[in-house]
Amino acid sequence: MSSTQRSLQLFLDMLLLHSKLSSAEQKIVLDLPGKPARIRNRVDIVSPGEVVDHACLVASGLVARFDQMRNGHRQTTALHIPGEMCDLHSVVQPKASWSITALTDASVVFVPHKFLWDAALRNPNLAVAFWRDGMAQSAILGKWVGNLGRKNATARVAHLICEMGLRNEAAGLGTRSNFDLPMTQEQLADAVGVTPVHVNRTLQVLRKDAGLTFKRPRVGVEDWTHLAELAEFDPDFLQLRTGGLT
Amino acid sequence: MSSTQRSLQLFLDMLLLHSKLSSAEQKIVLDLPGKPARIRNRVDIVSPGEVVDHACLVASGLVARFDQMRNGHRQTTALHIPGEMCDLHSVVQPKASWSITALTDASVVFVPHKFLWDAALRNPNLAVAFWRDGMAQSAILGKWVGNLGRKNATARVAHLICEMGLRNEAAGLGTRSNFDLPMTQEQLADAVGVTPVHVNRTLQVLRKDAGLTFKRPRVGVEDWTHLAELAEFDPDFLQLRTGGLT
DNA sequence: CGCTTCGTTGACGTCTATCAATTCATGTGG
DNA sequence: CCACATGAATTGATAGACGTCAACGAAGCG
Repeated sequence: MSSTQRSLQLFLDMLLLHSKLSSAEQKIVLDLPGKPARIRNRVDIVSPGEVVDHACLVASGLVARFDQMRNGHRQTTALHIPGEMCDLHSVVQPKASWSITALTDASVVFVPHKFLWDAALRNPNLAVAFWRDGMAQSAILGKWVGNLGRKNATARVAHLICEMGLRNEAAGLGTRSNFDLPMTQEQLADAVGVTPVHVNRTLQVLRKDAGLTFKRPRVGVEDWTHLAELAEFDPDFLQLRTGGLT
Repeated sequence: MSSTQRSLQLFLDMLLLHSKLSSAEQKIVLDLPGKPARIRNRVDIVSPGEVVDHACLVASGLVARFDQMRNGHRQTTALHIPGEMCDLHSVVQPKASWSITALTDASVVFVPHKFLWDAALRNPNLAVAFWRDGMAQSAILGKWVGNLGRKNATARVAHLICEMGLRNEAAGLGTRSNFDLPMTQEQLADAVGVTPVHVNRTLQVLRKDAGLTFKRPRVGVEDWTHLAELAEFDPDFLQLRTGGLT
């Protein structure tokens, strides 16, 4: 099994978390052609304004979407773990207004829009599955807006850790209280909208209060329930249990 | 022409801003059945956890999506002007994890999922258009994350006004520098993640610096370019000029 | 005319940013 | 194995943005 096939299997598994697909439809996903690539830490995969003709499936490592301000400050708007397409939406919106960057050395698979497009148009149910995937990511984004707008730094960091824990668990990449999150404190800061210094202080609180351990890249949580409590974390938005429609 | 038909026409126009649809496909949208309803100011249209079987098209008024914290604080995650479906995504994700509320007396049209579902499955190109619509809203959400995470209160308010101005203009509901935004300062505060008191002070700055006038419900902007400058506003994310694919 | 909602103002407290060291971990070459 | 370079984590002191509390003014309405 090639690495491309392995990644497509992960991607399919992720789709199946939300959507029901026939075996024919599943096969179409698994047979998508892709071009593997290795991306170095901190290298951009997509830049703002760029028009792409392929989507990017994460095979290993961590990939992030960013909004960048003129003063150089960055705000992460999405984090993508292996098995996720970090810009499936580019199929219907090929001009990016953000950048996508590798936060670690990463391997990815580029899947030409042409084939995704074809798959969607021939199989409405697949188009709907792609749509649903986009909406799942959008729900996460909505939750981030709530966090950034109305929670303090501690709760934001705690929320991010809860979210990434559940997402890793759902993807079969660890458990909610023990998983990889290969981010530096600076990258964490960009994700929760505070300074690196303040993230550091925040992590100290979480270590003391919720038994958090964070030795890059490994996150451990002794008292997950308490962490979720601090974060006011309600997993509903991830829609991980609900069987999809269709 | 009934009010339902008028609203569907607005909705179609909005879809056509991003997607190309055949006249047959356009007819399907225009022929969608819908049930008109009037919603009073501050009344919830959808509550968190609710499973809906219809989408809600805004015909008049302003409608918002909210994330609510346990201490009662609210964070708006989306604003919807007439012609927009405020939860088209509910077709593929019927269980809401947020609430949708009318910010003014509003009239809406409920469109049963059944018909949207049917339209999407029979017309992959429509499914793609719905998907693209979702991604357009998601791009806005991403921008909000950037604003909340990395800009000060003045820039956030300015950005929101620029955004709503362009959206109204694109929808044919005014110009970017003169349009209706029937929100109280408290509702504005919920949208930009600050306190009402601070929004008030922020508006005073914008009145002085950018010639903003805001006599509910009317917004006027004397120096739009300067306002956009203050907001670091780049309209790209709205994708208003690009002809869609397909 | 009193009631209610919204907008405005002032004083004060807290959270987070900023600036600048310092420590720690890791890896490389001698 | 040690000296040194590099990136990350940590700490302290200070400043600024925004929140909180409380009061007051303005406008619409029965």
